[in-house]
Amino acid sequence: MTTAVSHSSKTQLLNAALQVIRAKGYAGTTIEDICQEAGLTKGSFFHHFKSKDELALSATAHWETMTESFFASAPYHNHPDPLERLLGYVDFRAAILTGELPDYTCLLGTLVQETYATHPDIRAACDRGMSRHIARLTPDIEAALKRYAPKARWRPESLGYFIQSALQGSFIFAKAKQSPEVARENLAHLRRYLKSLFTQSQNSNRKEK
Amino acid sequence: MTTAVSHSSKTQLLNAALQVIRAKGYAGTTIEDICQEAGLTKGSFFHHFKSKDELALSATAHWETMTESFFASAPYHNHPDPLERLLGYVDFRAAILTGELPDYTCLLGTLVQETYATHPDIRAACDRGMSRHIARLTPDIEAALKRYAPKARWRPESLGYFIQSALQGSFIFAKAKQSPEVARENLAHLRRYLKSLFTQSQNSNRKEK
DNA sequence: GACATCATACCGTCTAGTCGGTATGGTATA
DNA sequence: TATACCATACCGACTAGACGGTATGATGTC
Repeated sequence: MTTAVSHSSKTQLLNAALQVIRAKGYAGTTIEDICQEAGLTKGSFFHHFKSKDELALSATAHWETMTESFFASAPYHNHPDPLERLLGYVDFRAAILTGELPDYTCLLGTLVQETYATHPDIRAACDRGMSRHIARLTPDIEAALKRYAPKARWRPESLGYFIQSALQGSFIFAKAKQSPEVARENLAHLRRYLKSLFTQSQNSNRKEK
Repeated sequence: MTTAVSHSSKTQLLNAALQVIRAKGYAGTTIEDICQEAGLTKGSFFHHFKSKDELALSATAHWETMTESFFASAPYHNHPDPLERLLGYVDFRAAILTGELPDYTCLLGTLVQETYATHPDIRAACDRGMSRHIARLTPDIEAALKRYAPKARWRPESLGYFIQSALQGSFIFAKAKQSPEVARENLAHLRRYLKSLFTQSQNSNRKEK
């Protein structure tokens, strides 16, 4: 109980950080913004975190555990076919484009954009987190590759990065247009690309630079 | 002369802003950062700009004129075939991934990411700028569509947004990994997608394996 | 001399981080 | 059981410095 309460305070600060940073960016977020969102005060904040930067690192770790379990429990893993799992992932990403912008955009993409040159450790944490998420996709890509396009000449990880890049870019346009509509259309393109990649048995990659 | 000098001071501030903001983000950039980069002082800055926010707006306009003329003079426009022009654009984007990160990343994508919720006018300016850039691509997409895939069921603009999203996402990963390598591989995927889109004469959109 | 351009000094506010303090509850000792 | 002691969690006033913005004045140009 007491530990539960205390624990929930730290967790509340972390959850508040995820929301506020995704809305205002890292530098644009004040510690009091986060405290207010969490319903706590600075005294509590600095009891749990040594500094704002340490909070950012904790927030990336928190983000990773949250998203990891979120995607782990998603339904697309159940498809027996690896390509269907991949397409299921894309469809799942489209399906969760609901609510307000800070609800479906990516903390790590937002964070790394403004800290990459000034906060090496935060940059590295974002890199790790995003790459780890991609690594979860790679086995399915490899399996689909083996089964449907064994002659393809691109590395499986590169497709994972491409998918993530399309997503990250989609978030930027969602912010610019304040709507997930472009993101949805992008995912339709992405889906089309994946299908074309794995339906090219004879129409292989042979020619072209 | 005098106009030239004055103009060059203001321009230097704007160019400095493009560099520094792309490196540190908007909120992370101080006016003195920009002044130092430009070799000027705050007196000069506030002579030319009423506020930091006004600078941001001027910077987006400056960015637009710079990039517009930069891409207008790129060689890919000379191809007689619209698909070749599109692929030429993608190749051109790959070719300019040189130098330091702030040299090839996009100001508008960086800006909108951290201002969309707090600075409506900057958000709108970024939206306009990015959409305008895409609009320059649309005629070629439309022409390629008409010629090579008349039965396609996606809107031409949506492909422009997809291309830009892949680019914006690529910049995020370039920052995370401090290298344009992922961006290059992404552009290879993008190129492959474009070719598949416009080589589907018999293999139309409905085809399934 | 009028105006534009820029520098320097300065001001007020905002914010990360500090610090002294309170509340709560667990544990040991008697 | 009662009391002393201590650890953890939290509060909120405060500080030092950074930063956006202003005021004033110097310099040059027409």
